[in-house]
Amino acid sequence: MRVRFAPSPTGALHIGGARTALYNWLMARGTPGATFVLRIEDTDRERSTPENVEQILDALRWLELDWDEGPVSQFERADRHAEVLSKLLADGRAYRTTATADDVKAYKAEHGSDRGFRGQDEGEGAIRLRVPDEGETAWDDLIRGRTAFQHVHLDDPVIARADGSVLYNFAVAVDDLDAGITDVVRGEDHISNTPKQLLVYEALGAEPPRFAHLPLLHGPDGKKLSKRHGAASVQELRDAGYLPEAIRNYIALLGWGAADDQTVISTDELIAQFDIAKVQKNPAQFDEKKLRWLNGLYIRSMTPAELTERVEAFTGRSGLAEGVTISQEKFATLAEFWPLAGFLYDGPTDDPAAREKWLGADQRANLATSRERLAALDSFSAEHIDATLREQVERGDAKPKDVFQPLRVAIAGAAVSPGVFESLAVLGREESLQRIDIALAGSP
RNA sequence: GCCCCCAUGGUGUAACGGUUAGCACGCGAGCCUUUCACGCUCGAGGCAGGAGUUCGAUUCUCCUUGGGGGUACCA
Repeated sequence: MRVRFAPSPTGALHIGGARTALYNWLMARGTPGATFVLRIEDTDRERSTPENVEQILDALRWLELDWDEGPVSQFERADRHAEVLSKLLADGRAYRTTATADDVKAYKAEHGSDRGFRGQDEGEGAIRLRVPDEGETAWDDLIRGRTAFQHVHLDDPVIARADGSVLYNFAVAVDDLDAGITDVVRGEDHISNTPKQLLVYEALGAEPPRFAHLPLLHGPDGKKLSKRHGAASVQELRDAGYLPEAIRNYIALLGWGAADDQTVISTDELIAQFDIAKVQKNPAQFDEKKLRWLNGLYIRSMTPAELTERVEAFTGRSGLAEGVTISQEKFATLAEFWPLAGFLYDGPTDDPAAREKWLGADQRANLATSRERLAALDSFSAEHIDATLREQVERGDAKPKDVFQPLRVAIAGAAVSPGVFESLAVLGREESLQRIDIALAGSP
């Protein structure tokens, strides 16, 4: 088996594209001896810049979807395309015509919509493939079953421009054929391209690959997923602090479900269980909330050491182990760590509302008492801090939060943070007391 | 306009034609609790509509409605 992922390099790897890549990859990795081929499919030189191509590769690498061959660019194959073109011309399977899109429209207006455009060989102009008048072109789609297009509804497709440069529908077919691709898995926006490509195979007397057309991904409004739905590319997801393994897990489930309806599935299990034939036919909506939940689950299941490594790579900071350890179950994406625990390293954040609510004149008494108790502690461990502050609560008949919240705001600057005892212990006695003193000295 | 496709709660999905239609996210309530989370318990919410086939349709067929894709000398 040889499967390929052939994105058009428009700059970013769309989530739908990422899912297509993942499904291809899962098929290849789940089949012994299979090869996963990467090819850049774009006949437009403007768009196919090295930067754009590199962005796609970068996103795939980040998702940890490795490939066995490629990437091959279509432009490297111009000679081969020209060769196939002249063969088709010589065989009478294609012809040159100056007919334009307007001519096609006029032709249909004249002959009715149930008659596809058929041109005459004029010896110049663009090259069109001859479509038979009768019959149909059909294939057995791995996902949607038998799919057929009547030839009478098909116009003779242009396969090369007048200048000789090839068009997508011709190029993919030739490239897939030469690469020995056995399975083509792509979005259903390619369905109507399939008969054209099949006709190229047919004209060449070649055996076509199997096709599987995935339903498209929609945004929360039911429309095609795009920029205005927030994160729509894997680059954006990465920047938002999602983990590649969580993304793989989540997007695998967008249109496909494991036999036992499992929600949390490791990549190894995915490889073992994934079955392209079980993919849903209807479009799925991308739901970032569920991704976030799943991401949090993956974050919580990591060892503190692993998670620290991820957080440090994401934030570009080091020495975060203690902060990560005490806040592991409180953040769901890597990006959420710093707003939550950054105060441990860069000083208290500034939340005026929190200060106003918890550091008023009447709360300072509790804070002052806490300061004395903390200063008197032999060991500044979370355990000892816990013990002495709870003792303060009991003795002073204060509510727990009247003791803990002012302290939290004093050291963190915000009303939300990891546990106070743990946070104090991470900060250490000196830093903690200093922050408390500043809070006590602040204006009411 | 024409061609093609799709249809289980808000979302993703499960269910040999026979189930009180299951699971997960989200949502609501409660428990836990120093904040926020996590965790646990409970709850609300669905087979788009109509015919037909059948002893029996979420499941098969047709129609309607709704949604999507394509319709380039783009990919």
